[in-house]
Amino acid sequence: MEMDHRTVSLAEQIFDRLENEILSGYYQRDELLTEMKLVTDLGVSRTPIREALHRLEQEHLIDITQKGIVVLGVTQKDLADIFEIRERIEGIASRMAAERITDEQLAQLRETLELQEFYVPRKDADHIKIYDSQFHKLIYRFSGSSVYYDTLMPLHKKVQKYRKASVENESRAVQSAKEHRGIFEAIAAHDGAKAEQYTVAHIVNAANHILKRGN
Amino acid sequence: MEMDHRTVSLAEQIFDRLENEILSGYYQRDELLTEMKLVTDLGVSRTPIREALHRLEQEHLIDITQKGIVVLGVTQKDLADIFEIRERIEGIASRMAAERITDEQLAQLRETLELQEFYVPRKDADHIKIYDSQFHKLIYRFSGSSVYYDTLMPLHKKVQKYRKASVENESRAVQSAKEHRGIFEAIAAHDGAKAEQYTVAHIVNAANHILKRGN
DNA sequence: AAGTGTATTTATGTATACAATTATACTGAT
DNA sequence: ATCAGTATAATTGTATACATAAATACACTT
Repeated sequence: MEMDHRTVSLAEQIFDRLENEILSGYYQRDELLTEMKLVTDLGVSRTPIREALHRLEQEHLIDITQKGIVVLGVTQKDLADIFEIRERIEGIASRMAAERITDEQLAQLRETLELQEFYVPRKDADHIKIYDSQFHKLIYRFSGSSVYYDTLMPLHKKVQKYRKASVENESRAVQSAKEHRGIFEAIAAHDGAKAEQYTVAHIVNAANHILKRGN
Repeated sequence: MEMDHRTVSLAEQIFDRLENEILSGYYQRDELLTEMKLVTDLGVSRTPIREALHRLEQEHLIDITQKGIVVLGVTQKDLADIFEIRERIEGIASRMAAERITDEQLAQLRETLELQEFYVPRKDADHIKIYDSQFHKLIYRFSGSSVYYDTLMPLHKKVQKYRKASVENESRAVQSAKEHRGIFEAIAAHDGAKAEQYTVAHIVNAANHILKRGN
């Protein structure tokens, strides 16, 4: 499912790339870009770049002004708000997923979890982050609700920059994988209440770990 | 604040117009559009139209395919999910607003409420809807959190099509204005707990009224 | 030296021409 | 009649030229 063999448009590639560069902190807050700078850097015309920029603007990751493109990114305060919201609704998405997930989707979720568990003892932070992130994304999708997906995905993505320290902390990485395992088993057993409960606890733990650090 | 004397770009005007036409139900679900049809209908070039369409696609209101542009809109199931989420987080936004709102912002909120109260006995559904909607939007903004604003605004906007019947029902319109008044007084008194409580109750009532109708 | 008005530069906004992909219609064979 | 293959048409994707508006630099006045 969603194998995406189709060719992805330049605009989408650029959007993904710029979004990642902003969320990862490569572009600093208040940094000023211009379309022409991106044209020369990326080697494509303004059209797909503009499309990507407008999508980023809609996510409030940049602000397009007459002076140029101002990088906004995600602040520490944003982060607190994000976790407050996720604590309240991400559990519901897990419950919905537990109640309606198919065997095929379950297999996909299991594989993602096992990949995360594979990389944790190997301390491969990059891969851990990828599969940790994908685990949440799959649950959003398997909730079957595009409203929940559209609401949670942007919130989840925006934590990215701050998740780095989290996955590089070994004890937290181990604990996080265990929590994912618990959520997965609850979903696999189609136990909605338990899936919800474990998910909320997981978000609370992640929030405690990430927010504690200050900035 | 946000008087917007500046000229608005064509792309933004078209986005607002198309978004409204989809959310109001003017364009039916599964209806097929093309860029060229919009070019001839709206009398502008493809560029601003494409920008608007890409923003609509990001909000999942349309799907852009090779066959053309498929209108998605908002389903009854979406609506149930939307109210479930709003019940859980919109109260927090009200509490935040109560705790930090300025006198100037308060005056703005009061004026919006009084306009709603002005039009309710006159049974002017269009105006009631505008100020009802603006009341919620202002609270999102005055929460001071762009995360809450960005999360709640799209959810709120998507109820639009279904709110029509609501504001045209006189008893519900009267009741809704009363509930807004209660929320406003709590915010004006900087009573966060009460603002949160009243807001949650208001969302629950709105959900009961709108979801009850089926579709 | 400070401020104002103006010219210039630089940025995004828009229109249009061209490319590439995909859906569709049509023709022919079985 | 049905299906496969192919040609055609219609669609979105991309590049570029032009328009417009704002920020900046600079000269001039006081």
